[in-house]
Amino acid sequence: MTQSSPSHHPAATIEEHAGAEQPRLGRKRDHTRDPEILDAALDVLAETGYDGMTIDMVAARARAGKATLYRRWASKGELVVDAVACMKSNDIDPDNLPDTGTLRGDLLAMIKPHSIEDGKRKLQIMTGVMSMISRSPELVNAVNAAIIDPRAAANRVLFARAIERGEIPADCDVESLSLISPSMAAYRVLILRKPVDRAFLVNLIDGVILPAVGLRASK
Amino acid sequence: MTQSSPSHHPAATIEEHAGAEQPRLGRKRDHTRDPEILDAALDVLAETGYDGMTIDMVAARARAGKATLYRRWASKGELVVDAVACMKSNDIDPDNLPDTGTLRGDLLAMIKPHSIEDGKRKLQIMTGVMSMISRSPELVNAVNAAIIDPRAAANRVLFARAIERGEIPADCDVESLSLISPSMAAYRVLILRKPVDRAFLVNLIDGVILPAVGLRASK
DNA sequence: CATATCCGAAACTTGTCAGTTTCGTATATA
DNA sequence: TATATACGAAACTGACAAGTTTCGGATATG
Repeated sequence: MTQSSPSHHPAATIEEHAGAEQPRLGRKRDHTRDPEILDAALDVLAETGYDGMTIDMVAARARAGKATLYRRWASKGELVVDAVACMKSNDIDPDNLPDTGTLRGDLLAMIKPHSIEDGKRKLQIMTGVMSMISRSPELVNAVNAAIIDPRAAANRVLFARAIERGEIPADCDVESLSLISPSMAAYRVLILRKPVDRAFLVNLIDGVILPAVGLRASK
Repeated sequence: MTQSSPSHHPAATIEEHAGAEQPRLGRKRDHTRDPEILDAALDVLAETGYDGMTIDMVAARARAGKATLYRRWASKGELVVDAVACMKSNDIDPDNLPDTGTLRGDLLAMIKPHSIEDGKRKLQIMTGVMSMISRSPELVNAVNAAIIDPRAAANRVLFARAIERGEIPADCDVESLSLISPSMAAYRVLILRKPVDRAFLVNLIDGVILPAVGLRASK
């Protein structure tokens, strides 16, 4: 992959490769279709997985021709990496995290039907991509940046705030703690095949995370 | 899959299906080859994943003919399920768990170079099998029984003992706690692509698990 | 308005792989 | 010893999917 940032349109299309795009002759490529195609790819990915996914499925769902896809991405693999990298997350706004005054309040405030649904879809996509992930470091990065990091980063902020206000000890292992819920949620969906619902998350907070930082669940 | 127990030879071969094996004419099937074939399948699985694995690879590695494999398993899928189900775990002996007198001692005693290596291989196999797991409930069960449960079960025992001797509160969430290290180890390997080494595990025990049950890492 | 590129649709090429069959040989029952 | 099956090796079949090309039509530049 190039070092270009994954903006909301594809990172690595074909002829942009040679730097500046000189004005070409003929009809211009309709880049408004890019997000539709990438969304279609994510849908198919979530439903059938990487290996079950065919370019025809994606093209059909996006109401596009196969040639159109291959004009923009050199291969199925690059399409998938780009789709994951450009995936938008609706569940977390890092500039507007909950601030209820208590760690427990903040953690609970992160649980919304909305974010549960979004998390479910993300984990489905992750499942679909797992077989490919071993062969593509780029995909690892894309998955981490799009799916994992946002949630872990949010947790880090919440723990840091709790330390600031003296609610929890300053020497607690923020890094590990921030990864507990993403880890166990992923594990639960990917391997246990059980739902990540509110009850599960609340239980995790009150049974593991809060006790681990020396807080009792009570109130 | 049948309800027969996954013994050290395949659970569901072809003609055993009709109950008792009537003495047949001709050369007998050499069942001593079964484990070799299944081991070969696990090797290929760990290296290339389910979709990258071909029957020819397995046959070649086992120095067997493809027909021999298909005489014993009806399909690639059944072979893989059986291979996972019959996977032997060298890392944990459930009848001989460590008993050092403290929870921390027991948990640390579970960390052996040996079991780290074994866990690595198991997680590689799990990675390889992830793409298929969404379509095969049997495979989910096999993976859980072979890879997950043994470790979680061992943890459950250690926590139960700690409760018995009054080291930790009786009302702590043993179920969630027992899944922390399997979850976070799987997550670390599968998604973070970082190694699960001794340092990681010790850090998890002292930074999360023990604090969560009200014990400090000290001593 | 000529040319070059885009579009969606569909035909086409090519490689791969699951699963089957065949062959020469080995080993069991009757 | 005749028959039935197992064995490894290898040829074969059939399906499917990645990637390419072609087509008639749309849209841009010069």
